[in-house]
Amino acid sequence: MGYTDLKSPNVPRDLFLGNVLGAFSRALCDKMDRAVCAATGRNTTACYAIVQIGSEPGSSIEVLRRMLGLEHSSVVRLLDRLERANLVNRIRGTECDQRKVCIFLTDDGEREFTKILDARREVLDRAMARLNDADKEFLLSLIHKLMPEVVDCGDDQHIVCRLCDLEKCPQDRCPVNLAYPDNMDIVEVPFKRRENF
Amino acid sequence: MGYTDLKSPNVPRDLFLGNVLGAFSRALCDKMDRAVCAATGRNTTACYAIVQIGSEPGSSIEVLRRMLGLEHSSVVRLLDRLERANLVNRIRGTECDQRKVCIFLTDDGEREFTKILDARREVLDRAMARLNDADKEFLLSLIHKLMPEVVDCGDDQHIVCRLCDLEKCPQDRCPVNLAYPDNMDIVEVPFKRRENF
DNA sequence: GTAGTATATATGCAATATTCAATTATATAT
DNA sequence: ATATATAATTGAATATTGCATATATACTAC
Repeated sequence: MGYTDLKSPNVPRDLFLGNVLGAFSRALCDKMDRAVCAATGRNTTACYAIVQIGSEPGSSIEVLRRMLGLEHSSVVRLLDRLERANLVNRIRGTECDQRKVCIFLTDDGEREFTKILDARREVLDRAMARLNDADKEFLLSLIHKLMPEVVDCGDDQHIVCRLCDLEKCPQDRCPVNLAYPDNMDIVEVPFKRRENF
Repeated sequence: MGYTDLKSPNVPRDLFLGNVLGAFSRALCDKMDRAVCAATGRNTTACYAIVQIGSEPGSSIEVLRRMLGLEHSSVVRLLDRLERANLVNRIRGTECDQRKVCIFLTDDGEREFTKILDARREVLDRAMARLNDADKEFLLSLIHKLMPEVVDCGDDQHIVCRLCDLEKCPQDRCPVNLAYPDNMDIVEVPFKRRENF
């Protein structure tokens, strides 16, 4: 059944494809979230934070805020919890700025970090299991076309990578970066988790 | 830059593609979520509920629970809030089961429903704007290969469609359904939103 | 070098969403 | 007729989050 077969007037082609693409993305995100939560027994916010801290040890709270899409104070509270669970360490002050806090994973935290990335990779590997090499090549080229319209310049650039295995992500080929190759200034895009009802 | 060019040992091809696919899905979901929240001033849970009730008027709380991945009692509270906001009506009892509650959108609710689907469609249309017909056809075939490994049998089948414009989704062509064509019995798959820390 | 402003972090407080356990009413099966 | 299962609800407890505010440090202008 080809895409162009869908010509019925009550089922506009693009709307159908949009539904499918939206549902697939949703399914994949759900599955990754569930996998990492199950692997660690923690919630998604904690998992995202552990990944970010593990990927960029010494991150400040401000950097984390951007990655997680939370208020600054919420990140402070999140770190309180992670510290209490013995997963992260705060170290006050850098050589150039005494206000900043550098955040690192403890050994326990490193173990969680590995568990999270493994769980995520397993989901992605399984998802792509039926693709052959040609499929994979085409998928990558499709994402290169899709990504620029989906990632806004600003905090978005960081947030979307919040579960990425950054060590394995060559920055110069990452579609997120390629969408904004000239490293333009970061525009703040607030991302609210909670809205008043 | 083709997919098969990525042969460097420290950047395994599939891991990179997995990162990219994961980040893209994340970006798209974030963008849809943000769009529908901005369009309504409500949170994601409320938006998902409005879509489901609008798509299947008369749904019971149990059906909603499955679609939203919440506890039954959480859905009750959610409906309390939506009812207070004058978006839904509860009608007690069906002809065959007096225990059930049928949930409908009010006129205000219908307006929100439309706003949500419009906002979502705009995001998806924009995302696909750079694709030509051949791209679209290939994308659909790719998703057909990807979906079965991503959607588990059970509640998942319902949850992933939680923002779909179901009226525009021909059930017999939906990749989610095609992954489970024989309509097997639904297996309960609990989906925890909150985990203890 | 001092004053004023901006930035980074932290804390008090309140609101919200969510779960768990228990309750009530109806339906189904033995 | 009784026991069991299902559907919805309610009360109590908790976690997460945001807003407003406070404090310490850095930067800038004069």
